[in-house]
Amino acid sequence: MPNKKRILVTSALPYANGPIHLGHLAGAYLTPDMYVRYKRRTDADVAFICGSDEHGVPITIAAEKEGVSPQDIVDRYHEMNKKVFKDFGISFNYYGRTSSKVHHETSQEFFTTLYDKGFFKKKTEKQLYDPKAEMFLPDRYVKGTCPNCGHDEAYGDQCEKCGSSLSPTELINPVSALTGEIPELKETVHWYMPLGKVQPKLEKWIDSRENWKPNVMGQVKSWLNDGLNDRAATRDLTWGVPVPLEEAKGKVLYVWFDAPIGYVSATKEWAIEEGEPDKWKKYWQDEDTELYHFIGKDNIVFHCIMFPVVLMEHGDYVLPKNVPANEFLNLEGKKLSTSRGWAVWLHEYLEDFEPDLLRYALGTTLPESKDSDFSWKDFQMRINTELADVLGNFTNRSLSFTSNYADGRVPELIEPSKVDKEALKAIEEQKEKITQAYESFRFKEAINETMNLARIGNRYFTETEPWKTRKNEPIKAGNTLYVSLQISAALSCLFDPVLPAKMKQLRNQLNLDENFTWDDINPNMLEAGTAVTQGEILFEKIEDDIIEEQIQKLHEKAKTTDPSPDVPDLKDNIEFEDFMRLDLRAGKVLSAEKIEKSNKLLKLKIDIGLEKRTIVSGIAKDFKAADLPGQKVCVVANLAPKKLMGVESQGMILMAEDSEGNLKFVETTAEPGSPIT
RNA sequence: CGCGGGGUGGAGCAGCUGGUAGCUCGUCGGGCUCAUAACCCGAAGGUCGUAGGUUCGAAUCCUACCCCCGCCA
Repeated sequence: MPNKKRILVTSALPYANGPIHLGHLAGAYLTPDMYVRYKRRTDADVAFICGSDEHGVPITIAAEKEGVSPQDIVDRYHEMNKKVFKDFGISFNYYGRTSSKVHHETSQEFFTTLYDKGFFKKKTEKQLYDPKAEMFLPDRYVKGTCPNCGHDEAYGDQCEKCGSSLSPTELINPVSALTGEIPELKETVHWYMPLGKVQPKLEKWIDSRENWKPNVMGQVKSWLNDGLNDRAATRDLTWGVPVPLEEAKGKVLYVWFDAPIGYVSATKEWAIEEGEPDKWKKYWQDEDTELYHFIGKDNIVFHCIMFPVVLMEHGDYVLPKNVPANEFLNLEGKKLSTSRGWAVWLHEYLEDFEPDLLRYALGTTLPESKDSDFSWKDFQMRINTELADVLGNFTNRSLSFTSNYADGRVPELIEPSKVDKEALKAIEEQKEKITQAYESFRFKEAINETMNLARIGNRYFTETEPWKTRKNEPIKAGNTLYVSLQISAALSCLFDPVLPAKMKQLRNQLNLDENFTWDDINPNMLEAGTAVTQGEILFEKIEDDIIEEQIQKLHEKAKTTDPSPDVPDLKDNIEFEDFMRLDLRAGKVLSAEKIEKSNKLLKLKIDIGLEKRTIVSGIAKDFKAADLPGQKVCVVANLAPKKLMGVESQGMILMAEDSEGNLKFVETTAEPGSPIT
């Protein structure tokens, strides 16, 4: 097949430290699956590749917490996620993993090639070192006080409380998360990718891309406008792919460097499995291949900037033709959060419902151009009013009428009326619209246009009134059935990318060939005389109590996995000197006012004896500004000032927070200015 | 000027390379009875957050402002 179009589709590698939830699915897995299911029916040669991303610090941290090896963690989630994707009908050709031998070799080969070309910039720098554990600490392994918000559990790369991104050396009082030791600065060597240097080349390539989604292109352009910085490709860690250099003992490739190469190694493993070990090359190295990366918006920078640079500099590989990134999905109006238990896990969904139902509901709510919301009520409504009432009922009424009044066979089309012809024509018109939508990655539209064909079918069936014509004009009734069954047949194929299991069932009822191609979809797929069976109802309605149960389950889960249960765990010990560095003072509130645009922040004037301070405090939800003057408080007086919502805060007021999240003042009867020790 | 995302009929959304405002659901009225109390038809309902500007013409482009949501000692 020389002229067959070759398409390589990848889905973002899910991180193997937890199960898959709705957000993942909507972001990076359902849409490419619909796309490849559509493409496989065309004359394209498609490979759909994914796998587990098994390196990176969060996995080693999780392993330590549980007292098991990182391999144990990734083994667990790799198997779990692989299974759940399969159960859900995500039709990967191969689901690999980055801890595999092939992947280690492949990513090392990438590094070596770039190294030999003199691409990397070697840099010596000072990094925090844990003398007790005898190792350099990755950013995530350093904890300390956030210089921006004072949160004392901030990580070396980011403060999760205020969201600011940090570097480990910025932390106040850094400690090693491994041993609790105070880390020391020590020299280490790393290899950097000089992104600034290749930026012009990259920009030229970006500018040559066509039909990229505005949200993706906008993001990329803004990165380029800010100017690209060098990015380290190596880390001082033990878990990962070893850097293939003699002088780099004890170092591994940085996870974002090796992870996307996982697409390549998974394709290699697939080729081996298929018995054609060299087959991967035509997907990755033949310029006729169209490469598409499907990802969530958090991954845009890696897939549109970093990885293309790696591929470009390596020289042997094709670059992505498009990166159709999705935005984020919310759940019941709130952001999905693994740590707060606010998520619908796919493996739990599958215990209660069939995959196709969620595929449809999610597919109609995809966050294609902006964040969108999934709710159980909406899920129920879409299943009941669209899948069951419109689609399921249409095929059912066509089939049941056929078996009751036409011997269960497709009647002949005899002297079709204008209405009959128009309905048949609608099949081709809708097919064209649907095809266009898939080709331009507009999946919501594709689904909607497919459902419209069922709506057209219902209208046609009602208009032609076969229950009347069958009595005196049997030919007309036969024509109605003929057309309705053809529409059903077309639907069973056009909806196949979205509802693979259900449409297979429908094709079965219609006696249609499973090996149809997209080209086969036409207004005469069923020959007259073909036997059809009414079969089981395709979509049962979902009752209210079932949905209530799911909503309740979600809220209960969220409660039990609240990260701050009754009493939070004690923090690590600090030295007496650390404590003495704090200057706590008794104070009194002089005045308080709400900060506009903020629903949590109050601006307070506090008398701390020596002077009067302005302090911004996030207590507006618990206290009214008018009640506060006169309130005695404890103040952290030597906290570095920090601007919040444009107001400089010169200290912090001590508060106690109970398990419900209510705030209480830590009170003192001492005079303002009294030191608290 | 803190950062980010938004404001389109009751709800959820599309339209946003400018040319009489659309879809799904809901509501109301009618029809039909083949079908999963399903289906079909019709109606009500929006000055497209506000005010200016560009234009023959703006939901769509520009400016200012307001409001909502998330982050926030």
